[in-house]
Amino acid sequence: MLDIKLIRENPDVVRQDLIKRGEIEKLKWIDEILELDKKWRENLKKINNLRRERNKIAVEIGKRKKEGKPVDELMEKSKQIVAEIEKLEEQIEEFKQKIDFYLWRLPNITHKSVPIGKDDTENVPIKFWGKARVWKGHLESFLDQSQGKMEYEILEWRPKIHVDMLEILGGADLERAAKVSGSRFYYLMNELVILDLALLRFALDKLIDKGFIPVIPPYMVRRYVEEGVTTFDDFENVIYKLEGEDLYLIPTAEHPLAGLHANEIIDGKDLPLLYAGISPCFRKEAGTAGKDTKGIFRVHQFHKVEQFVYARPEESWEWHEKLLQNAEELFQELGLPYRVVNICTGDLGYVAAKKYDIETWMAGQGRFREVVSCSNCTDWQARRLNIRFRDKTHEKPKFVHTLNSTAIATSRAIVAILENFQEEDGTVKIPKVLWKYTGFKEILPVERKKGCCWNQERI
RNA sequence: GCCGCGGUAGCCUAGCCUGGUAGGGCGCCGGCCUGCUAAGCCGGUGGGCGUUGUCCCACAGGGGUUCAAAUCCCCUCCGCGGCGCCA
Repeated sequence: MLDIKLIRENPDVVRQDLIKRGEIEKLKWIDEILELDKKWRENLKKINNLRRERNKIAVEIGKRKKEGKPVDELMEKSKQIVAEIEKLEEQIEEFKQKIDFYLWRLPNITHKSVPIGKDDTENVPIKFWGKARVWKGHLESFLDQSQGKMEYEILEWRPKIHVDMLEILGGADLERAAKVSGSRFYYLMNELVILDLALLRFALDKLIDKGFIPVIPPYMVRRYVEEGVTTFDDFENVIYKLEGEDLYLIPTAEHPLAGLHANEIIDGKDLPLLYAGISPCFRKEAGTAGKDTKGIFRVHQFHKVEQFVYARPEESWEWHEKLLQNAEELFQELGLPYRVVNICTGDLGYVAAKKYDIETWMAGQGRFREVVSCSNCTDWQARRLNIRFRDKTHEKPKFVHTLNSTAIATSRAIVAILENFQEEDGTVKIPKVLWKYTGFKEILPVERKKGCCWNQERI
């Protein structure tokens, strides 16, 4: 949410950013807000004066009653004033609600480095890391996607997409999941269960080393928390609601972690607060019909370790870079080749002022796909959730900045591992950093093993 | 789920019965005093801005009664205690 004062005092800053975002139809909202705000303040002035009158009279009545003097005419006058106040209060409430309606639906102000673009095709790659394994049939497309700035090795044989690998490895049962729960659900099985847990623990340990507090948050939150962290569109498109209760299944640990300090004033010396949330994530994926319908890339539930930071405003951009770096380190240690993209205005969403995605190369699909999303939400969430800080108790509290970034989302990391680390015979090599968590170094095709984690080199 | 007791500023608390517009303490900021520090004393320390006021709002949230509500009534939320149920 934006500060009404920003709109009041610098409406052109807000207008220019709406233009940058291509939200032209919302420009008239600014004019309406300014108009309503003016009326609201005029009305408030009148109400305040009337209230002062009423208060004076009420005190006078009290005095006179004690003295045994008549109060009838004062009572009459007071009643008149109260009736007038009530009339004005109705109006002011209407103005306030309209102002709030707009305020709660305006996007965050973007950082100056956010590129202008219509959709995800105009995100700007800013960094490439690692050596990609590229099937010769994908080479031309790869060179285009990597802008020739990335190392690669040519494969003569064609790596399989993760959907096929799941079948070969006996790693998931998607058909039965569809029977039981519907499409985009899965029974994850055998070694992939261990791999899922290993990835989580790997990410968590890394973040604990960096001073993050590990947290298992509530998996359901109240509506005011969701309203605080996200846009109203998300209620339709991504968030599951529990019937008959004011509870929503979290689409990410970001949400309960943002709610953690709602309505609090944080002691400045405790900032930055670093949290590593670990949770399942539930997403409706409405409006994505036809996209990634097979496999576990885009699913209704998955596990994720999430970085969440409450930072001082003047330090938040530094933290944004650090969160990205933490996520990059994880993928570097896994040995997964990736690029970082700076998300353009058309793909940014309303909450973040700036967002980076990490996209790993998917050798089977021949595309870079999103595995990490790293956002600085500045004070947009903090204002909605009323999260403030101050250094000295006599100071006026200021809003904190909130940041969040994926560390590892297991479903997507597993897809990347299956596509990039498969051998021609169907074996999948496990990254060395995970061995101590998995207890095995590779996953064999189902016909070459007798059961989960059998016939493999144990550590 | 039932019963009881609570929720007042960053923290602790008075006021509630009996309605008259929130008082004290800690902490913090400034000043006075003083070789220095501490103590002590004085002032400030929730939100609003339109006129910075002898102003308005604010006592978990919402509604009601009243000229007037922290106070009385109703609903919701949260916390604590007891009972019940339970992995």
